[in-house]
Amino acid sequence: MIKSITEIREFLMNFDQRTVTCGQLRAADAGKTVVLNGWVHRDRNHGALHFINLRDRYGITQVVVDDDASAELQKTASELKMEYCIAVTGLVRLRPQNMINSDMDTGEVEVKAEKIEILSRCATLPFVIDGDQVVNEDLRLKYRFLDLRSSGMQSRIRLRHEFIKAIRDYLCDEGFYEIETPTLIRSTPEGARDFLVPSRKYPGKFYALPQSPQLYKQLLMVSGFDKYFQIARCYRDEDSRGDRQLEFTQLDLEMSFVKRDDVLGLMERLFGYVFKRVMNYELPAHFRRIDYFDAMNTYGCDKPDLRFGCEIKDIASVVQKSTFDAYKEILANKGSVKALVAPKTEGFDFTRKYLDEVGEAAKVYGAKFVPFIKVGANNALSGSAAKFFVGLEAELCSLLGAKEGDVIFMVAHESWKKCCASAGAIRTKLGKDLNLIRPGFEFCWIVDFPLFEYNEDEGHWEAAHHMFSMPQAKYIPTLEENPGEVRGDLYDMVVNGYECASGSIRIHDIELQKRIFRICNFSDEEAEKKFGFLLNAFKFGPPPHGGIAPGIDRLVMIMSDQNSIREAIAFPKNSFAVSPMDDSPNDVDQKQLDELKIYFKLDK
RNA sequence: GGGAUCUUGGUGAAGCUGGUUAUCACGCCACCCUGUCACGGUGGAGGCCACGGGUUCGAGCCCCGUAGAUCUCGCCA
Repeated sequence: MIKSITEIREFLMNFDQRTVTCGQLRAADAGKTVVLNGWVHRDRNHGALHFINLRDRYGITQVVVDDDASAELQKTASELKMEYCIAVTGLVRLRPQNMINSDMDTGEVEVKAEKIEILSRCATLPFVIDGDQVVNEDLRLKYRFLDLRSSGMQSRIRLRHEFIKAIRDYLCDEGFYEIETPTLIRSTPEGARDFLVPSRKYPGKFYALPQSPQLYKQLLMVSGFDKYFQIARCYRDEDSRGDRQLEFTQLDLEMSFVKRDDVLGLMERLFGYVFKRVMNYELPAHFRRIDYFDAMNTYGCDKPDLRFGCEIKDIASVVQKSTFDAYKEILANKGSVKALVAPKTEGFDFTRKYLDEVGEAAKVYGAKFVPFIKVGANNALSGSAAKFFVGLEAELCSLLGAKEGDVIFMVAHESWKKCCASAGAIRTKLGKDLNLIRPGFEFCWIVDFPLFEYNEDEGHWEAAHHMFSMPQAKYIPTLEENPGEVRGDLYDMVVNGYECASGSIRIHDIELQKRIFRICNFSDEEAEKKFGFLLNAFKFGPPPHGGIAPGIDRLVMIMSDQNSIREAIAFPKNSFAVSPMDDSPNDVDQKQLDELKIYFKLDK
């Protein structure tokens, strides 16, 4: 019985420390006496014979309590329950030949327990670690510390670590400096909503958390650190999504004296190196480059999944000749008409219900009605829109490359972009449902994005990417005449249907930068007030520069074949920006608010 | 801000056209078990069927509202 404080301290501190991990014992270790520390993963008690799967970060080792064990050892073993944290001292021995478990790395051996020490006990679990049930995500997040014990989370967190380590190694070898930038910064009117941090010393004033280190990395270029990177946390107060969190991590990167292809080339080398090292996956030396408009026209989005075909075609020419008046009217209104083909697929019936489902998927993006046409023998057409194409069957099928058993889907919209997006939604759905998607990673670059977008609500032009991106040279003399036509020196890196990096060559000319601000409805005075520090820096010999920022969380998600970014983050928020574990965001003490001179006026 | 789907012991699911005592698996508790590895066996505890209204002789099931969850459109340079 423990009596004194000293004894309690000794009991807590003097546990048997591990001499090996639970993942390392092999047949060659037989005969050694070892100490293991870990958690009870599974517990199989046969009465006089007792097996314990002991788990740590490195693996699982089978511990056996034999029938010749002391009464004390038997008693301790019988007390064990799942997730107890224990120390086991014992002898490594070969398992009998027919008892080898080839599914376990340590399956050739087991540890015959001589002593088991319970380091701590575990309450009844809210869910079984590595159980076969899919657990409600909010519950997983509430008990994230337990969820992280699962093999899936452990391997993703390890992948993330190795990914970041490989990035650092590669970039450092290429001569990059890793430089930190502040997280309490000035709020600037960039794309997303800022998170604000009130200043205690200056009541009524606020810092903002950076949406990205954009301006700081440009200032570092002015300072002459011509190759910079940072594993940077970014904050954007926008609604969460499966592939989006309000705080996320970017590889932020910037280089001086470069042109677009230098940045793309560096990224191709970096990702080639990283994917080989952490995934043992070979990427091509160069990624395909696709013009933004080609991507929209062919794939219906600016982040195409190239792992399958199902390309979208413009069918305006055939529709013009048809009797499809509703679509002809849309064309007359400067709209677009596009179509794509769902290929005949073994074991998949294009039921009426499914065809309607496809239509619904497109309607989310604005398509009003989505006719389909089934292709029979000799280009015989049937289905809701077949009657409009009498006499044009062969032309339609050959334009689309449709064969017997295929189904043609059509979409139309006055807005070219919405027409593309609707067709893209169909393409994505077909890819998934018809199992058209090849395994692997298919990277590409989407380049030459428009520099400006018109904001209908606000009634002025704004930067499609951000205001520091360089217009392509040929547009520079006439930027103001038709901003909608201007293309930027912009590029996105895309893999498997996800945008995984975004970047541009930046403006380093103060006059050009001011022109961009003006087009985006910032007067010189306002620009000076909000971006004065950048403009000021540009007076002092700024170098030409450009960069890019890959999203770390999203890439880890893709690399580990998940479809939620939360699977790649140790402690994420849920889709409603709440952390069920620590219950943030939360109320704070009135005293804290008083210090900050903050008073609320809540709705209702 | 809009739309879709969902909410049943600790966990995951079933629950028919509205009809007794809400079913199953995992987990939990007790006991048994000498080669398991998702061990097995016997027994047991554990439910205001998310919450609030309504329809009905009768609601887990139908209707309305509220809350929460996931996905999604907008938004996210």
